[in-house]
Amino acid sequence: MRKLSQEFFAGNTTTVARNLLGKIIVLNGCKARIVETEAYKQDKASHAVVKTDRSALMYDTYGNVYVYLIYGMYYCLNFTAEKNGVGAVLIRAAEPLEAIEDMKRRRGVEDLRNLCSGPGKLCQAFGINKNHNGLQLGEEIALYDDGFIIEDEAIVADGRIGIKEDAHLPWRFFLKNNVFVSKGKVIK
DNA sequence: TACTGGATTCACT
DNA sequence: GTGAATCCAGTAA
Repeated sequence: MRKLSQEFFAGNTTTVARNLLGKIIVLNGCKARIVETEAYKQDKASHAVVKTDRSALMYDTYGNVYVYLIYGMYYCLNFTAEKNGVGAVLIRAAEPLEAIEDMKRRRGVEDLRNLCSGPGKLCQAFGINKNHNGLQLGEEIALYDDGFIIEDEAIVADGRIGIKEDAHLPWRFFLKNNVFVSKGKVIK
């Protein structure tokens, strides 16, 4: 398994988001494969639209962990991107691989499909909080490429990228036989 | 200093 | 399908 370096995040945010699919994230002894990401560039929907104390990470770094609290209840895990620009990639969903019992305990659920099938869920399963904000890759958190090939990916909304297995199923995406189903939208 | 609303999730109907 | 939970960054004054 090859460990990803900071340079992995140096390029275009959308490209980084796509390349992150299938990669393995290791944190707090937990391991999972990323199956859905979302690219945030310097646009209206992004914190990066203006430089503030919070969004400064997206301006000043690439390959760093960017964690923030949403709705006062849930954390979202991002990685900053673009060496010569501004952006971040939100990790929206992952397939649990190791320390699944720990994830179940933190989440308070048994269903494997319900452990990491959302940005807030993923952070809860991994025990991610704002203390992880600003971490550099390789400190407590690491990403790996184990050679897994994405054969069928799809862009389902602006910058939102996942792995499509069956066009008749609603997203959220799934990998191999582990289904991550979400409400809403059908991919065609 | 006060107010507003959000890159979500879950329970309930 | 709908609404509540929850808190803090950003903004306006």
